[in-house]
Amino acid sequence: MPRTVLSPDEIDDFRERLVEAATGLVARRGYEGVTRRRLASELCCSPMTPYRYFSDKAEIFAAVRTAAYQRFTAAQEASTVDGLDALEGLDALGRAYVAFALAHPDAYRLMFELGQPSPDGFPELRAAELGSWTPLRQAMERAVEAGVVTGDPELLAHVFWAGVHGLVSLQLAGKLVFSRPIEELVEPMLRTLFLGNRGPAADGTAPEGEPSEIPNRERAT
Amino acid sequence: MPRTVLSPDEIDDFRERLVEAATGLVARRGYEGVTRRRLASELCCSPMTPYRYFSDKAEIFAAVRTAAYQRFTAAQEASTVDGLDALEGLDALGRAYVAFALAHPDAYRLMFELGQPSPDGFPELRAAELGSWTPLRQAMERAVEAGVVTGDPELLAHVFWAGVHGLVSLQLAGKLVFSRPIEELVEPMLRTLFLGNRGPAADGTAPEGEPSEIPNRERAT
DNA sequence: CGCATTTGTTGACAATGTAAATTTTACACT
DNA sequence: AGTGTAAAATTTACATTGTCAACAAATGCG
Repeated sequence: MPRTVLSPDEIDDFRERLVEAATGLVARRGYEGVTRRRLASELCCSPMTPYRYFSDKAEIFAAVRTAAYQRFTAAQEASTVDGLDALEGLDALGRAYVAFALAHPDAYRLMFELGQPSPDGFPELRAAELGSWTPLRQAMERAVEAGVVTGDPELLAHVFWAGVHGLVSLQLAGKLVFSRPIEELVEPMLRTLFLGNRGPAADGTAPEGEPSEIPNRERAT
Repeated sequence: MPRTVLSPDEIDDFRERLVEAATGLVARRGYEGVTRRRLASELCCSPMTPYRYFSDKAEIFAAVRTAAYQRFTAAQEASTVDGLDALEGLDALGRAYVAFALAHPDAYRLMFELGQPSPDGFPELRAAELGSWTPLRQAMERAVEAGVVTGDPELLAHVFWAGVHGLVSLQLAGKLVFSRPIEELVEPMLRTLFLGNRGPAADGTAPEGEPSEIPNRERAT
């Protein structure tokens, strides 16, 4: 029988401080700069101590990413202020999304970088990941109900998501060659997403009578 | 005076083989799996030999990325078949973009991953990067001239780019929770991009007839 | 108090990128 | 041909990483 066991509080406390330190290190020295030994020196403990609380580095990063998702989710939810109609809410959400990503590029990278290890085996991470996605889905369901956009909410949410994510992803990767600040891209992107999904019955502007000149191949390979 | 010097052809040959091997390694063992020693064993040379041809690992990856951009550019240009009008051309380009990204996820990651080292100091890489961007810009200029979309071509190209990039980026990162195959997202995305920019002004100026219910704040923080 | 069990530390190991030293190779000149 | 010198390639060495195993310290029940 165990004679001495760390209380859950102590464990959580240490894990939290470690995640905090790791997050700071990522922001300060980049993803590659997070070293177990550096981490230990920040926490004033020996390099192997974190192994008592995390089985390996993957688990550490899983915790860091989980925290990032939670903060991201909170930032999105904070954008939902009262008095906004469905369209304004969606717009505010999109801007909050972009603002968070630009303000915390490293956190965003941790969350959405291609090639991050999959959350398999980390249920908390998986849950946080899904959680960060629900504000948009909810806002989209509301928007569809209100009739400001038309279509399958799940599909629409993905399209919106991809739009804003693509923007910040390219920006953070330094790929944009746009001559003006990125804010002047966010506006057109959101406008595009709204106008492009207003749907046929929204206000009669784009009636079905016009089967759209949009290419509609499906059999083209 | 040098008694023996590698001919430029020999140098290029070796560099090419090395880039080839590195590309294969990235595809096979992932980005982190590219090791100088593994590279050497694939090339049947000693681990330090590549240092004669590349000053460090960053330069190796710069070459790998340059090659990837060139292939990507070629794939996009190949989508421009004759007999397509401006809209069809843009559509075909978008599909070619997605197809390439999905077919070569590692190459795409190398090109567009957030946090890849910047191309500073690698003019060839920078040029290849810019080159991969011109097919879209040209197609967009053509589309604007043809009147199928309206607005500043540079801005429109960025919006389109972000749209498709966002889609493949999320897909490759395994973030999509869409219940159906991604192809069923590409179609709506392209349709959204087209429909959302058909209007008389997508550059911030509100369309005349319809004062647009789209939120148009600018001073909101 | 005694001592088993937990907690934390130290040392060691393999693999990595890189630098310096060293060996091998091949051409130019006598 | 023979040789010397500079280029090309290899070998050796080192610092840093993540991880494992053995070790020391502390702690609370009997």
